[in-house]
This record gives sequence, structure tokens and C-alpha cells, in this order.
Amino acid sequence: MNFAEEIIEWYQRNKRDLPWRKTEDPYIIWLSEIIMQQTRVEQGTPYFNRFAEKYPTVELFASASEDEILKLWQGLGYYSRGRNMHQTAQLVMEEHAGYFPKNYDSLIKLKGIGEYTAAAISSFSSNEARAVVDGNVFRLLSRYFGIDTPINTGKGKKLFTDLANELLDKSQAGKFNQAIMEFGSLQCKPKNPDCLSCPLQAACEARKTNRINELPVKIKSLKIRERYFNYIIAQKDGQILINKRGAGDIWENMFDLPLFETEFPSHAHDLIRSEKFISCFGEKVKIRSVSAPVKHILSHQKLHASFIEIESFSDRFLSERSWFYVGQDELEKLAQPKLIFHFFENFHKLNT
DNA sequence: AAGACGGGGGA
DNA sequence: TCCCCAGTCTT
Repeated sequence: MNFAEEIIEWYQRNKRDLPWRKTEDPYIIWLSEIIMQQTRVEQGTPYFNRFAEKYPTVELFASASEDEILKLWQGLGYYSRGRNMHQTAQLVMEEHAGYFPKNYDSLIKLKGIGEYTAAAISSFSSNEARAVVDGNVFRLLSRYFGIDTPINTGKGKKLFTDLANELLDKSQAGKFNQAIMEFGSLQCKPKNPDCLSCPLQAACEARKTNRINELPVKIKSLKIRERYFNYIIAQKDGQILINKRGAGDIWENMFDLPLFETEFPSHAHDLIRSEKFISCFGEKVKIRSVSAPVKHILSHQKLHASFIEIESFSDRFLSERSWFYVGQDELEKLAQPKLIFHFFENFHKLNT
């Protein structure tokens, strides 16, 4: 059996009994598809049932107000879906005479319907030969063929869409699409898939090369976090106070300086009056110098560091901390982040 | 190409 | 916690 035959065979034996699979009405299928976007079946099913019950036709849906739609949508999340549906229902009434479109090219033009949903509705309602590519399909294909192209890039989307369309059984596109998604969802699960019971295991590239947990590859959307580091320069007898960093943050087990992180930029004069600072260095601290803020970019953080040189501090409070004094020769042996290493280069230059 | 958009369940 | 879920729209 080829790929399509295998998954359709599997689908006949293992498919769930989902309410929206009993119809070919594009309106009802649309309802189910929008509700199920980025939503688990168990979470979305009650909503589908309520919507299908209250608005059995697109005409009834279109006659509802946006407030009513959103009220019924309440708790499901991604509320733009509800707003787009309202708009689309009205447009279907006005420009499609109340007949919900069945073909891909018409569907793709509607608000809230992207490539996945247009392929789903067109294939389920009229067997148009368009392969669906959702999260399940990405995962199944990336594993089966051992493809490590990231799925959330333009290149990846095209690659997997082309592949799915090659595999598509055009004589029964709707059933194939249902089957490939159901297979991905139940058999080729994200975590701990049961490969031993999988009918595709013999040919599965990820299985053969032991990469089930590495695929699919997804580029992590890294949001840059802004952090404000206030470093303290405290010297005694020609030595400088150093901090060994702990776990759970950047630069684990490397060495920097005593650090007071603040949520926002802060002035040195305010900082040395803070309770936390006083508990470390006492109340009689004077500021000798404050550096200009130094920006330091990490992969997912933007650090704003300032270096505050202090004098007249007490160090009898320091014993509980991971701080210690070192001379310059010892300092040079410690693993320092680039930011710190850079700072010391300039600092030593100034002090010689 | 990257970010925003929700809420819930599983590991 | 992080990841993922029958994705799409905006910038």
C-alpha cells in the first residue's frame, strides 16, 4: 500500500465520530473549521454544537449581531475569528446570494479563511483536490520523510504544501484530508507517539533515524526581553568584588559583578538607598563614578547595563552571598561574559 | 518575516 | 514551565 492508501485504511478503522463529519454543507463545515483553528477538538466541540444549533444556516448567522456572535464565542479565545465570521456571513448573503462558496478560489477571499481552511472546506464539501496542511500534517510529513526544514517559514510551508498535494488522493480528496489530519492527531502525536502500533513505522524516516523527538523543526519566535542590570564596582585592597552566577538565568556559572537588576532604568543614587542594596553594603556608601549605560544584545534579551563604582561601603554583610574578592591576576582566569570582559578592558585601561 | 491574538490541557 | 492545538491577519 502507498502512503494515501495506508492512512485512509487506518482512518476507516480509527476515526473519531465528530459531528461536523456528517455533513457536506459548506456553511456547517466552515463553522467547524473556524472554531477548530488552534483549538483542541474537546474544547471546540461544545461551541460548534451551540453555534450549529442556534444558527443552522448562514442566513440566520448573518442576521445575528456581532455582539450575539461574540457572546456565544465567549471563552473560546481568538475573538477575531468570531468577528470575521460575522463579516463573512454577511458578505455571503450579499454577494453569493446566501450560498456558501464551495470552491477554493472563492473561499480564500473571505475574511478569516486562509489556505488551510479554504482547502478543508473545498475538499470536504466538494472533493476539490486541495491538500490541507495544518499542524498535524506538518508533523506527520516532517517525521515520515525526515524533513528538518522549519515548518513556520515561507520555504517550509511551500515545501510541505507541495508534498501534501503530491501525496493527495485526488479521487477522494476530502477523505484523504480527513485521514491525514486524524492520523497526525491520534497516531503521530506531538509527544510520545506510539510508533510500535503505527502502520507507517517501517518507512518512517524519523523512526529509522531516531529523530521522532527532533521533528518537526519550528523556529522559536523569540520576543526580546528588556532587562536593566546595575553592576557594582566595589574594590578593597586592590581587589575587586566578583559574583558567581547561579542557575536559572543567563551566563550560568560564569562570573560577573554584584548585580542589582531593576525592572526599569534606575539612577545610582536611588539604587544605593534601596533596602536590598543597603542590606548588602550598608548605608554610608558613596558613589565614585557611574558609567554610561551599555547595551548588550543576547539572542532573546536586550540588556542595559550600568556600572556603578562605590566607596565607603561595608562588606560585613556579604558573607551569605556568592560574592568574593579577587585580584587582577585571578580575575583574568575567571570565565566572564563578553559584557563584563569588555567592561574590565576599559576599566583597567583607565586605572593604569 | 515577525508579532499578535486566548484559553486550556498534557508532559 | 513550555509546547501544542483542524491558523489568520497585520505590520
